[in-house]
Amino acid sequence: MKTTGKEDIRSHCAVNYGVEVFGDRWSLLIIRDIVFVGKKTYGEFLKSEEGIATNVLASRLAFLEEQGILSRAPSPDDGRKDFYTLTEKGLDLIPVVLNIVLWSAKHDSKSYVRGAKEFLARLSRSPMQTSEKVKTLVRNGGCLFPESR
Amino acid sequence: MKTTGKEDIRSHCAVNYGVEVFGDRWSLLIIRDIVFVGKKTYGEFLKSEEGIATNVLASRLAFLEEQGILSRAPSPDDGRKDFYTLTEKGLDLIPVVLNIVLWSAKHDSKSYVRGAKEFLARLSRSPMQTSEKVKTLVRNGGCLFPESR
DNA sequence: CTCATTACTTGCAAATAGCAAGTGAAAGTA
DNA sequence: TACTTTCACTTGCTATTTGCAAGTAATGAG
Repeated sequence: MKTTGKEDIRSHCAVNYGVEVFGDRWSLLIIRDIVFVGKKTYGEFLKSEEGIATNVLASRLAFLEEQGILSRAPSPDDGRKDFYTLTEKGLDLIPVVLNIVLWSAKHDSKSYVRGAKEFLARLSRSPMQTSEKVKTLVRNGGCLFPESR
Repeated sequence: MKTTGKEDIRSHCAVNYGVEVFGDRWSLLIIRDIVFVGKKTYGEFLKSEEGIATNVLASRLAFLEEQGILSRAPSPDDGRKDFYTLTEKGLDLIPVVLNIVLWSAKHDSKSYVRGAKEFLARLSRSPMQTSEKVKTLVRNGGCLFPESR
């Protein structure tokens, strides 16, 4: 996956576009960290459970910004930090992420979902409505489970 | 991504499980080919628009079978061929794939979807119901756009 | 002014992807 | 039956990507 320069896109099939933009081992985990626990900075993403490497994180953040999924803004009260947030295009990935959660919850007995019971029940009852709610929540600076940060 | 032996799983977060199983540059395209145009054999997958390498295809098919997403059975009328089909676990990925399609259609002006207009309209009106219909169709050996094979 | 933090970059080794050229078994053809 | 083709891979090699460890420059805190 390139992070700069010209794109060499394999096809314009709609499935392939998604795969090319976020179909790697880290992008969706970054988005997860924003949506579920409200992470915003490089340092917070770096502390993810899965242990992303520093250079890989840097290139993913740059790529996702370049693709218009994340936007970056300087932290108001710490000049060293930037806050990464989801753009509308990024927020629109929430249904994708939540459908993955639903799939994993069904097919991987070891999978856990934060706030599992209630949230999962609501999600599987009405995935699209739940997605919309979550989208609004995150758009307004919130996240699903702020306490578990 | 390993295709054999012991798994070293990064975490049991539900998002991560999905990423580890189908979060690469090819898996979802194989599933797309099954769901959209009804491909079944190694040779058919190999002819995909995006041009997967022979060894990569072989290892992905093996991995997806190992993960219980694809099942493999000898072709009834040609001893050289195997037919790959989606298991129930694989069929359950259809909502994920269709939500990706919806996202790409919205955010990539160059994206095309086979049978675009009608199907996309139906999909965006009621994604989950459409997913269920498609799941049933594919489970019974059909696919969305058999003509475009 | 000094030291810790933060967000990176750089260099290198290991793993993975991609390409071209086999290989072996089954199918089609004469 | 022998010969050729098709099919589903495997093998060997190179190129790209990932991952780790060790920097580094720019704040911020004391």
